[in-house]
Amino acid sequence: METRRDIFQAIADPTRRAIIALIALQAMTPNAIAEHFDSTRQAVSKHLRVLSECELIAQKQQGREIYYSLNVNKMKEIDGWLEQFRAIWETQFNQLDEVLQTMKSRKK
Amino acid sequence: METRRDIFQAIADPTRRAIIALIALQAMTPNAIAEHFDSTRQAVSKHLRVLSECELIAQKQQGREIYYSLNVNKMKEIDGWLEQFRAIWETQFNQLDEVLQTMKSRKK
DNA sequence: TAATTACGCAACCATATAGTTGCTTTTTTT
DNA sequence: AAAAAAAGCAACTATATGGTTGCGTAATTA
Repeated sequence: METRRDIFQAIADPTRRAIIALIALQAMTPNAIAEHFDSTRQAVSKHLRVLSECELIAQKQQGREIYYSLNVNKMKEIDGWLEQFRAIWETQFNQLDEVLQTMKSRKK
Repeated sequence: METRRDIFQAIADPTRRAIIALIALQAMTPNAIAEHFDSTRQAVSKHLRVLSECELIAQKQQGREIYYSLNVNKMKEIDGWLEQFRAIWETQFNQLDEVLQTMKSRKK
């Protein structure tokens, strides 16, 4: 079990997905973000750190405030991973049956 | 911290993503899948259970063997979540700067 | 029918994770 | 200059997670 810190692990948490959706619309400070959730500012800050570490979000200091914004480009990596399955779901038919038929005929 | 069991949590694990990619090509038994990894069959079985619980995979008994196959339709849900960001990354410009400018002018 | 194979299930363990509270630093306001 | 606000950092806690080994059961094969 190695310590993972990638986009997939980052979007696994529902709070983090909510944060992503929130700042996608407009850059926000940790306090402003925390107001949308039940948990403390510190908890939100931890999520922001996870998102930062995998570069899903960027930050910009503005006086004593820090604005966090979504790095939409990084989101494309998830899209890239999905790409390999897109071909499959576009030509979906009962794949399992197909495979099992093939296997049966091979045994003969 | 509630116990989650959704597609996003399911694809967070790299081994599970590998399993998904593997059975996307053709339905496989737990033993056959486990051969592709370093961990034990039981560990793989646990991953298969997680994937089953969120309906990302389907199983079909064939004698004493169980063939697991990808439920490509469920994969579309990830695509659906990404949908909301697609509009943003298609019209990407420096959003953060934009927002900060707006906020500055509002203060005046 | 006895041995083997495929697989799920349960118990257990170490580590990761999400959350908390408390403290410090820096910037802004009074 | 003092008080307040914004946010990071550290320590700590409970629970989730990924892994293991061992065992039971059902289907094959010898």
